[in-house]
Amino acid sequence: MKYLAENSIYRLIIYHRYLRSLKKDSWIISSKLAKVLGVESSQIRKDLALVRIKGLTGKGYPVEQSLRKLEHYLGLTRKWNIILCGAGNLGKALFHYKGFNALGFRIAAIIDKDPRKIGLRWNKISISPPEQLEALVKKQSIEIAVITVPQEEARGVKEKLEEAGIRSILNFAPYYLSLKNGIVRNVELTTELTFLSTHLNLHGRKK
Amino acid sequence: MKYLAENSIYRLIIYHRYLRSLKKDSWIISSKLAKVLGVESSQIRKDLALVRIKGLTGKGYPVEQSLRKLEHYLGLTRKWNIILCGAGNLGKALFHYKGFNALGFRIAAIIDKDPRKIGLRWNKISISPPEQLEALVKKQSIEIAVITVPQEEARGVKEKLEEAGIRSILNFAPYYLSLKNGIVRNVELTTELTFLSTHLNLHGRKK
DNA sequence: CCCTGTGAATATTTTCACAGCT
DNA sequence: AGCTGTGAAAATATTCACAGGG
Repeated sequence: MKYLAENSIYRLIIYHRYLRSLKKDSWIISSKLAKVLGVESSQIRKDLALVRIKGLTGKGYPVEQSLRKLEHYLGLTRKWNIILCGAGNLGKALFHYKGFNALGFRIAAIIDKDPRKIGLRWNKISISPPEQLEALVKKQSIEIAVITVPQEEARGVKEKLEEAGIRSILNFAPYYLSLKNGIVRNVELTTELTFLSTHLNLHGRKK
Repeated sequence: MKYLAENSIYRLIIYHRYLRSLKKDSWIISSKLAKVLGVESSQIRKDLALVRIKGLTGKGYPVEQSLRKLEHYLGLTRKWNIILCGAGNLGKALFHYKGFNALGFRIAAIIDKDPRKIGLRWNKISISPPEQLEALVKKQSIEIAVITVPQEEARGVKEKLEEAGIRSILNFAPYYLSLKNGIVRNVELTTELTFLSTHLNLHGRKK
C-alpha cells in the first residue's frame, strides 16, 4: 500500500469528517474542501488521488463513495480496542467523550496505579493495576494506548506498553514520547497554549 | 521580528520543555536535543540560531541563557489570561490541569450556556453565561480562548470570540475552525486516534 | 463551461558536509 | 577533539497552469 505523508493523512481525516456532514447522495467539489482547510484545490485533488478516490469532471466527487474509500484507507472499517492509562480527570473526560465510538474506537481497558481507584468501574470497564497491562492488552486485542498519567509516570508507562507490543500511542502527558517501532502522537495542552502565546507575541499587535 | 515557521516553533517549545528539566548551569549539545525529536543536529542548531541562541564551539549551548531566550521568543515572560468556553468534563479536566500555571497561563473566566452550571465556582472562578463573554474578555484582558463545547456549538462560540477580539483559539471541539485574523489550534481526539488507526492500517502488520 | 487529473514549477523543510573556533 | 554555524544539496510539500472529459 502506498505511503501517505503525514500532512496528507491529516487532511484526509478532515475531509472524512467534513464529508460525514454532507448528504450521502450529493457531490462535493475540490475547491469547496480547499476552502475549509485553506489550501489550493489541486492539493485536495492530489490527496484524494492518493487514496484512489476518483471524481467526475465537471461534477466533483461523489460523497458516499468517497467516504467509503476514506474509511478504508483511514482504518475506520473495523473496531479498534484502546487501553486508557491514567484514570484522572483527563482520562475520565476522554473516556466519557462520545464522538469516537461512532468511528470504531472503544476503550476496552483502564489502568491506574492509585489503589483507591483500582476496582472501580466506569461503564462496566473496571480499573486495573499496571501489573495487568500486558495481560489486558493480549486478552482484549488492544492495539492503541492513550496515556493520561502525570509527567513523571509517562515514560514508565510507555515502556510497559512497548513491552506489551503496543505500536500506537496517543500521549497527553507533558513528556515527549517516541517509539522505535511505532507511532506516538504527542498532544499537550501547554505546547498548544505556547503556540498561541508565541503567535500573539510575534504577530499579535499588528492590525 | 523574524518569521518563525510552525515546525520550528513546535521544536523550540519542545527544547524549552526539555531544557527546563536540566540543571541551569549546565550545557546541552545539539545532538542530544536532536535525539529527543528524531531530527538531525543541524536542524536544532538552525532552530536555535533563529531565536539568536548562540552556542560555544566545542561546548554546546548554555542551558540557563538559552531558556531565557526561548521564553522571550515563545511569549512566556508574561501572564496570559484565558477564557474557557464549555464547562463540561473536558473543560473541567483542563481547568484542573496544573502544568500551565508555571508557564504564565491562567484561566480567568469560564462560560457555559447550561443554566444549571452558571453561577457555580471552580476555584473562585465563577461560570458565566455566554452573553457575558465579550465583557469578560475586555475586563480581564483575555487574549486566548479554549473551546471545549460540543461540536454543534463550536462555530457559534468562535464567532462570539471573534467579535470580542480574540485572535488565538485552542479548539477541542470536533469541528475544524479557522480565524481570518488569528490562529486556531485544532486538537481533536478522534483525529489523533484516526492517525493511529491509519498507521496501523497501512504499516501495522510488518515486523 | 465547469471541474478533474496531473506534469512542471515553486517554495519550504531537512539533511549533508565541512570550515572554523576553543 | 568536539561541537557550532552555515552554505549547498536533497528531499518534501504546495501551487500553478492547462489539457481533456462530460
